[in-house]
Amino acid sequence: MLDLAILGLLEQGDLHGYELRKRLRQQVGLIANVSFGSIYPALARLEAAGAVESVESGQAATTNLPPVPPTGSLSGERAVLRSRRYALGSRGRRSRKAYRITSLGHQLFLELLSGNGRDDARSFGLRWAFARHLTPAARLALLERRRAQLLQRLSEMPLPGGDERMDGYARSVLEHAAAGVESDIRWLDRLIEAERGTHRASPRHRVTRRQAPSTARSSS
Amino acid sequence: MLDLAILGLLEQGDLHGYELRKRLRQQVGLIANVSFGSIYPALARLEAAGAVESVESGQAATTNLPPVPPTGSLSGERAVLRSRRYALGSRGRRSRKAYRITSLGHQLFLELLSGNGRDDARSFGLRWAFARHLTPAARLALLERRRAQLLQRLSEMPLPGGDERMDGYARSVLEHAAAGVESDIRWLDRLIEAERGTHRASPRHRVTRRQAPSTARSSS
DNA sequence: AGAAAGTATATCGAGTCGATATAGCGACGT
DNA sequence: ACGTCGCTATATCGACTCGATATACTTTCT
Repeated sequence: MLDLAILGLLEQGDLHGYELRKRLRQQVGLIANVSFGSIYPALARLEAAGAVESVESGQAATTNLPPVPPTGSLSGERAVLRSRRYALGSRGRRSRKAYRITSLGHQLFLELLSGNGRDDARSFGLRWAFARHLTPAARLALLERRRAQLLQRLSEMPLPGGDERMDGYARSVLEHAAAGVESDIRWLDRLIEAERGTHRASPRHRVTRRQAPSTARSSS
Repeated sequence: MLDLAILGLLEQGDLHGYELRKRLRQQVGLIANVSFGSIYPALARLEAAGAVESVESGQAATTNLPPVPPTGSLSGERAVLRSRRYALGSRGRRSRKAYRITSLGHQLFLELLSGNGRDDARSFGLRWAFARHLTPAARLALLERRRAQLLQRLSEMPLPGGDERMDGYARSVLEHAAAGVESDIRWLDRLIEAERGTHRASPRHRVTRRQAPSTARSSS
């Protein structure tokens, strides 16, 4: 499940483990708290499978380090030292192994994305976050499969008044959980409707690299 | 985390592994999909720690098997055989090892319940489901600790417009996740208010074994 | 100069999941 | 009378994830 997330992030540029973790935390809110104990084994696994290759990058694809930090006090000599270090081809930088996705990895990514592996909340959210890589038909299928699963789960949930062994506390947990599932289903219904709209608007089979349906947000 | 759930269920009667799993699925909706690969190691762990002991129970504490199944067709001879089998002290029943909680286990249960182990959504839901075993003060502390954590998490969440690399699909996942956290916080606020109500109503320190605050439900 | 904080890679044990193997047993059809 | 289907019940396996921890280099603060 982590493989899909890693491959999806590597689709948009080479990354090393540490940066990968940061992006996972901030771009994919569902997968917060991924630890290095998951990331590095996953990278090694993917590399062994030939899905990614390690590139010995001095600087990664995204260098967001400003050359002059805003300290502004007696930075004369320091700046000299620093610029000298930078000029040496970014030596002194710790050895950072960046990973690049291969064509086989891209293939695996699409497989994981549309394959019918078990999907819980996290797995579905992950897939949907990368839904732009799917065809409109596959997107609709994904949404409706998830909806059916949630409906199934809701029907299997015990109604809170059913069991006499439960007190109010246990009941409130159950009620809240059921409300969460219902909320998820309503969310999916909105997504399905929006998706149907774009689908009807462009009935071609080809995926015409367009931006996503934007779900009617008002705030900036 | 599963230990707490198991001990909590054993508090209200001896159970064997299979029944334990059924109860976990239906009484604690959050811990759905616990597999035997988790339950049996957990039971062995708890038994090794002296928190539970295995009792060789012919029939468990809850025998919900009706002596006459509603078949109603030529059950004459079969009923004889069946009643004879039952009369033999429920032999023929497969060897079912039931587990009973010990006093040390009860102590461990209270420790896990009020201890400050990391709590995600599942862990908190589990604790709250067993909140009747806590003092009113401990209940309030649990709720407010969880509320603070959710608020923290909400503040750390990336606002969906912040990152240019995200398309509408990734954004919609983030928005829904944030909405879920907000919904959880509102739920906690309702629980806190209800809890404060009962707390003020009985300002004693003693826990007076009363039913829970029932959260204003209208349906049966 | 030295402490503190941030960047980066790696490993370990414990816990969990999903699949699978195994058996006893009741119900059901033919 | 028989097989077999499905439910009850216990158990184990490999793969995966988490949280903690170790290490080490760089930058920034004091």
